[in-house]
Amino acid sequence: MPELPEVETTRRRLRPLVLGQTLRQVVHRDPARYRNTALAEGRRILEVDRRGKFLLFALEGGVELVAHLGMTGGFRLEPTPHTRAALVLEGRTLYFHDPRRFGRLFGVRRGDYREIPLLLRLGPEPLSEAFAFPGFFRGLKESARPLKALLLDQRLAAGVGNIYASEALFRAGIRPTVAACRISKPRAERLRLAIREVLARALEVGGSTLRDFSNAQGESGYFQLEMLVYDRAGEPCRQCGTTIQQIRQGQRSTFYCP
DNA sequence: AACGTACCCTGCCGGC
DNA sequence: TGCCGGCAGGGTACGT
Repeated sequence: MPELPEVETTRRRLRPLVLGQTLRQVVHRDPARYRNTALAEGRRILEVDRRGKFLLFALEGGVELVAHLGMTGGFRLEPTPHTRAALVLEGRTLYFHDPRRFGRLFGVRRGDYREIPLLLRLGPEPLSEAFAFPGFFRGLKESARPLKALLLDQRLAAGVGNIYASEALFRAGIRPTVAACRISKPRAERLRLAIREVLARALEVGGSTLRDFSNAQGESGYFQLEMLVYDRAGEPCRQCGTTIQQIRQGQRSTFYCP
């Protein structure tokens, strides 16, 4: 469930379930992936925030439980065959379901993200005022990487992942392969607005649900119905009929209309 | 510093 | 039917 719209949707659904409750225990058997979770135990949950693709549970006593869902992580109300950890609250237990085990949990003192370097270098929230043109354009100018690869690296905009990178580029009418530093000002601005619009729209409809309808547990979003290029290789472009292409950039698939 | 590539995991799908 | 390669919304650890 992992790009910004899916994580934000998770945050909104989780928040009313956990707010004010004491996190009694964090149960798991994998201290390498779920670190320092004991620090979070026995504390009340004061807020649930998000930064990029990270969920931040603010606990009393200046402690945070930071969660990253990885590729397949999510919180469930019932245990599953792929439950890797459990957050035991007062009234209920949240089960951390994560087949591929790319997800992570960290107990930290508030704001002390030394163990989570990615969180320290995250760019601005794309749906906030902080995602302004000057900084975005400067970031593009400083890199010769293909635009799509740069969008995935979380520094220009926190929370953009593989689906929304392709979708935003298509909506802005820009090839994923062009060197970031070669983008003109007007096209950069179109891209910035496209990123905002795609993420905002996806959030409106609860994010995207790809192949996990069966165990979705009320977590299904509907943005996949509006995807214009992602996962549409070989199909006609919805705007011009040209066949959508799929290429590889840094071991990830990119979809675009030539 | 800033890129590219291999690797981390498990499940599923299409092709043979 | 059964097996196998390739791929999947994430990120890291290295090499150059």
